[in-house]
Amino acid sequence: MSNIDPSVVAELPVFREFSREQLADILRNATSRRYPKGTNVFEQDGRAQSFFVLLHGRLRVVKLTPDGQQVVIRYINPGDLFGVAMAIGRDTYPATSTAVVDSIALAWPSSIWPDMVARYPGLGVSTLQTVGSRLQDTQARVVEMSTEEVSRRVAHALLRLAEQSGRKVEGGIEIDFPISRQDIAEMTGATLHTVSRILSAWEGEGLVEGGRQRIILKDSHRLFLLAEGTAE
Amino acid sequence: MSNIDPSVVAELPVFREFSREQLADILRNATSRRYPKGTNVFEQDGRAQSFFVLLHGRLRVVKLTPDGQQVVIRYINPGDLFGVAMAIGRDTYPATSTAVVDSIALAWPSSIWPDMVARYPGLGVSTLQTVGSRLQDTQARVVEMSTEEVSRRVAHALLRLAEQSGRKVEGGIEIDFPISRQDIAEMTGATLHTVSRILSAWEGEGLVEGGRQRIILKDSHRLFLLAEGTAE
DNA sequence: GCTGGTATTTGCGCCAGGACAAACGCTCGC
DNA sequence: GCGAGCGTTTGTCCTGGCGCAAATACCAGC
Repeated sequence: MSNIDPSVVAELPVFREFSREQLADILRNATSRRYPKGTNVFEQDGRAQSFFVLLHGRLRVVKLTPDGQQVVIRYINPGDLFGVAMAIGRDTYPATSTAVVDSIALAWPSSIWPDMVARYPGLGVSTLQTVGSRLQDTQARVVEMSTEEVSRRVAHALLRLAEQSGRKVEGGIEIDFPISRQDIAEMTGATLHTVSRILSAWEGEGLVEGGRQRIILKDSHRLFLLAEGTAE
Repeated sequence: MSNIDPSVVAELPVFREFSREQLADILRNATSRRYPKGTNVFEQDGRAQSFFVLLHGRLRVVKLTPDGQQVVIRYINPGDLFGVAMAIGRDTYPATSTAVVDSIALAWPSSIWPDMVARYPGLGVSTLQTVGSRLQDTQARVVEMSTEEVSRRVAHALLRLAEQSGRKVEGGIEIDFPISRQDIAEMTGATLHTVSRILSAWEGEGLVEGGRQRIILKDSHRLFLLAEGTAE
């Protein structure tokens, strides 16, 4: 079906446990696909024809409400397994995922999922853990939204982004993909305007540094205190 | 270890797929436990020694924030598999679960989980689907909290409760376990006071009927319209 | 180097819903 | 049957953050 270099993927946590031969077998059914910035990997309510592992790039997963509002569900990082709708008993994708930078993903046809887990039970185990930790994260987010005011939620969001996708630069940590104030608003359940105000204030205090679709955390420690509600 | 009548559990979705013998094998390691109203089945951050299936009763799962606020994560209904912390790679429970009425659950030691899924792969599959649908629900809740005002969230919460645990009574559907205004507040990310005001208003319009820890939906259709934002 | 489009900032008014407070009324235990 | 405690209702005040609006800054493509 395609020839994918096993050495590229052997290091990924999802595949770590498999032998050279098993890996080759698994990759036999995979295709490698390029997703230029701005294109969708899959769409909400679309037939769940494939599941994926992200090799390069970054995807934003968004849910659209009936009245057109958007909520960012999460960002997908290299190495992440995603689009496992079939595995959790759905036949459509529950959200839309879009490449925020040029990205490359491996895709398998959903139909082979049952065979694959049957043959490689470890895959089922690690998928369960993946989905489980996503559940934890989402529940944590519910708790946050129920109990914290917007500024603390924004601080939490930034710290999480920095942890997953932070790149060290002089004087701070930069989120290493383009992310707008609007995106952060949609992650935290706030409005663009409120987020902008908060970030402006923080920039004035030297906590962060902003730019067009760019954010640098200059003082993550103080941000952490803000997030925990210890400071201010 | 214990003798549990297989016929009681054979009908549960979790076990539906298993044969008489397999079921007996699975139940060999289970113990049946009673949890009087108000007692905890497990506690947040406690060692995840067991996983469970609820046979009778109702449990409320709550997360406690560092500063003492509570958020209701979900209610557990008879037949539900729960406490699968170990399966999703945790060794402590992420929340506290409390019996809201006298309840009975089957418990298995977490340590046998790996063996059990190895022996009965269907268990892994159905657990993955359970966790997956819980993830869906939680994500839907995030979307709600991000985009809907309190009254719509309360309407959604009531409809969901009615669907899972509604009992038909004359003139409506009653939530068939004790649930306070405070509980609903903790499910929707609102305050007790706001919820009480909303329910009072609805009672005035004949939408619901309240009582001490009791709620009857008298006009679910109109509630549904409210929840969807169509009415008002 | 312009220019159009997009992202961001900022001001202002307003209101949903939280905080605080007090009174009320079931229910359950004695 | 009575009392106490908990759950609920309702009032008043206040504010965080949203809605609307406009100005500004930045980037990319021509």
